[in-house]
Amino acid sequence: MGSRFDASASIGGVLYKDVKRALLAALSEGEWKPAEAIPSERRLIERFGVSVGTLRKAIDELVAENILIRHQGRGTYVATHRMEDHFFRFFRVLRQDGHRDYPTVRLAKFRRAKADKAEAAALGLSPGDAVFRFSNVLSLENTPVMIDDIAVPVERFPTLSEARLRERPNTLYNFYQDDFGINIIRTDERLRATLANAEDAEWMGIAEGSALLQVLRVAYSYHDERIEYRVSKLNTTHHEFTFSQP
Amino acid sequence: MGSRFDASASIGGVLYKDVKRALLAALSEGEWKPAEAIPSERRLIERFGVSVGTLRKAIDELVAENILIRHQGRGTYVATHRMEDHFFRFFRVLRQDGHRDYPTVRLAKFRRAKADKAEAAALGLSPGDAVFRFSNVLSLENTPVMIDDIAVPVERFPTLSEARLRERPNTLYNFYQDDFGINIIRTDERLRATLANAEDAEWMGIAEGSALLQVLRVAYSYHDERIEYRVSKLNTTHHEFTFSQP
DNA sequence: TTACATTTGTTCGTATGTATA
DNA sequence: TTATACATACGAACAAATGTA
Repeated sequence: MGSRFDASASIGGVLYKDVKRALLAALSEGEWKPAEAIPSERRLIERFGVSVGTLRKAIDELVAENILIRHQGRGTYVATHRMEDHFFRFFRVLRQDGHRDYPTVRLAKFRRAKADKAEAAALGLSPGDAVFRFSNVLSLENTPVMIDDIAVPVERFPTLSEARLRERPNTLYNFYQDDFGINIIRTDERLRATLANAEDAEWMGIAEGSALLQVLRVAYSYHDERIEYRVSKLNTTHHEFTFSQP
Repeated sequence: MGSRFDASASIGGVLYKDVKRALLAALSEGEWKPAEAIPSERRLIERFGVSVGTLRKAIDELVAENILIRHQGRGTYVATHRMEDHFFRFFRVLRQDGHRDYPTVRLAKFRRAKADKAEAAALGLSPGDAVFRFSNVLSLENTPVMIDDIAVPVERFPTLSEARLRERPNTLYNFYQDDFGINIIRTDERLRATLANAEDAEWMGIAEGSALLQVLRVAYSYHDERIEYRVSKLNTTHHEFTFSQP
């Protein structure tokens, strides 16, 4: 069975899945950018030659995956990390009494390097490929509680620099969106307990050998493309890492 | 606006939400039990007097919440914890190389007690209400890696005993389902790093003061009813706690 | 304030396809 | 083969939210 519309690689079978693929393709090609509205249902129906229900089912899934956001009476928008709800989707640290707070970030390290084994494996690179490697110290209520060691492929972030990272007005994932057209839509995380080393102890003002929560994260864009590898260490004396399993 | 069908407390407004509420009510009253099929779409349409699309939208949400499972050509079933996919929904421990394995469980403690402050707060009890409190040691490949300290209200598990807990053929949540008609459908978890105490060290064969991952879990049934409070401690030397954030 | 056009949300009903027993 | 059950697709009508003239 051939493609039913435009040049999208439709394998056929289920029409709404084809529509979803086509929408996803348009998104990853940047036809509609984060925070922008996509065309109205009526226009998309004309474009794809399908019924409302079929289009809706395709969009339903993209909404469920947090890729699109619908607003009745306004339109359907490409999701961003700017939106308040989306920030805490990827920042899951709360005070132990349940209080949510936005962290302040200090860039503590930045350099260009060859990917080590762990980074290459996590990002699907060849060992030796270039990465930018940088560290952030995150504070809540003026107390440093978390250190993020982050690696991203130079290939996907060719113009990244320490200055631009320092000047970013927004969240990191928002910066990826606005300045590099890269949309983080999913993360895989693995958690362990570890002990604070000398640097951890200094930066977080704790004793060496304190227990820390370590989070190894791989962040993905469309089509399961791996964008970022991050190792976080969290001081859980007064905070905790939370999530809910529905 | 009054109820549109049977005795369900319909506040009106959105029909498919009413249907969903009615289905949920029937489920929590035990009209259909775990692993059983609910009536076919055609029969439910007659019962509720709605169209296919409306019924389907209600069921769609229950499927998305892992409460029902659809099988084309067979029927729609009440989810259980028996099913292979569902076990690892709540047991998120993997070997560091990614290998999944079912744990073996040893019941290490069991007693009836008055709820302490943490248990009462987590389960919404008055301090002093009766709980069953028991501990499991979980092993992977014959090595103990996790200790679960579990508390449940006596009121919801009146006939629970050490013998029944020890003889249960299946997973714990499956036991709750089969023997007490209680369906765990969601958990909230909070994670911290902590250090092994003497008992942890003895039971897991590690040094006192080793770093452990601590997981505080509240498990819910329908209507956000709190059923179980659990504090787990995991040795992350060779294993890790995983999840993905879509 | 009101009226109107636009956009998404809900509900209906029907026809056909696909998987299962 | 046949009957049953869920899955997909279509299209129409009306409701509700939004922004604007």
